[in-house]
Amino acid sequence: MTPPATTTTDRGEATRQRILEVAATYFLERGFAGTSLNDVIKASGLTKGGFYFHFASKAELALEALDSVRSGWHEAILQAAGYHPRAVDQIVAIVRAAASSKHHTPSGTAIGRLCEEIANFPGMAERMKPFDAWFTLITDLLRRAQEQGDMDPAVDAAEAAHFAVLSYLGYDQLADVSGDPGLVEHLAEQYLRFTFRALGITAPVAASS
Amino acid sequence: MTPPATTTTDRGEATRQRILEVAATYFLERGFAGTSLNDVIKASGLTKGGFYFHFASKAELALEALDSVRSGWHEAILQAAGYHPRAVDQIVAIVRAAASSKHHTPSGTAIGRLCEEIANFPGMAERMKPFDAWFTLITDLLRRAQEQGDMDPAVDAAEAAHFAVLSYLGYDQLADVSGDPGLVEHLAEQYLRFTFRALGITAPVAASS
DNA sequence: CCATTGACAGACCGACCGGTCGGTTGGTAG
DNA sequence: CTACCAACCGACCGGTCGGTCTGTCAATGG
Repeated sequence: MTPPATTTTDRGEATRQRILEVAATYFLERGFAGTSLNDVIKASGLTKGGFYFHFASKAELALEALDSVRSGWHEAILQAAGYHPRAVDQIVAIVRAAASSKHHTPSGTAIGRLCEEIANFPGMAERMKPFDAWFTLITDLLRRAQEQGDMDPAVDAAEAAHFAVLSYLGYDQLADVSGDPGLVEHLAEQYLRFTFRALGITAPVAASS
Repeated sequence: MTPPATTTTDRGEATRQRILEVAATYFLERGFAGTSLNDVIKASGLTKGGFYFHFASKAELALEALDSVRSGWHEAILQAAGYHPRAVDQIVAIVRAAASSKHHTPSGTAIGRLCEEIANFPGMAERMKPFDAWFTLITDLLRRAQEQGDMDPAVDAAEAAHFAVLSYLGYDQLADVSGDPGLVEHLAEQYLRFTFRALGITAPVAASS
């Protein structure tokens, strides 16, 4: 990956990452248009010149911040999913991880909103593709659940994955608005119960830790 | 309703309504921060002074535009729901109406986004209350479905209503992004099948017109 | 020891922002 | 005819926007 000659530790890379972090926070909670570049710059502890050394424009900053956030979120959730032998348990783990990480992790809804706002920026089309990976992941999980006898085999796994992901989005949205941490977990369990019933998942939902 | 003395036709009222219409369109598709007042004013066919005769500020315009949109949407959907004797049929009608009206009516998702963006404006708290009416409406419908023997009486109607509304939000969001009109109706039917199964609704879904 | 360069500082730019204000209408009432 | 007022015009305001440009400065390599 590293081309033959790179010097030692890039100091600027840390700054760049710091900008990206701040930008992600701002963009996610105030939107693209609602975020002032000056605010991001100030909060990053530098000035205009310093910023524009690292990024070409506000738009490019948003694009990079977005898929930095997305990949980070994806990774965090996947890791939290663990490696349970039964696919059903993995799904439960994913939902619970997403719910309990809502306070210190960007919400899926906020990411979606930002995506829509900057959807027609040049170069945004390719950056949307990774989201499909999310659907195929769930589809595979559901198929495995069917093979393991935990889910009604008559249900189309792809459609079921659609339903699972989309209906979660709604719950995520409400959880965002409410802000009540206790409610979030309650909503997650409620979501699991109904969704499992919808998908024809017969295995009992293990009690949460 | 009309206080004792109002003159004849208020010409200004038409202008005011025109502004509100334009503003609703702009705010819903570009957000509050992403919408320039000047653009709204130009598209309304007047100038700064003319606008500020009708509205005190950009914020107030947004508030009024928002609940004009919300009440209109609510009314349109309710009317489309019709008066089927069975509550289940009404729910189906509501979902299908919401789906088929997506092209000429503001989307629920867009309304939600705008709400969140201007959530902390003064006076916004009261304007959020009407949204609860939505949940109670569905709850009542589900309870009636239970009484009519179309739905599993063991399911909590209020929680079921939550799930029905929230999971719909996710579908609405995807339908917004896709833009494909054919897909929207397909998604609506898919949503109905899964949701009915989740809620324990046993009555068969009548084929769409 | 000096030239180069990566990493920033900060003054500056024109465009545009939301909002104000002193006019100018066109219709209506007396 | 005139006084009035709702309805609207458009120049103008201070401030902020995203973006540019020149300059500084420590680290590095020869």
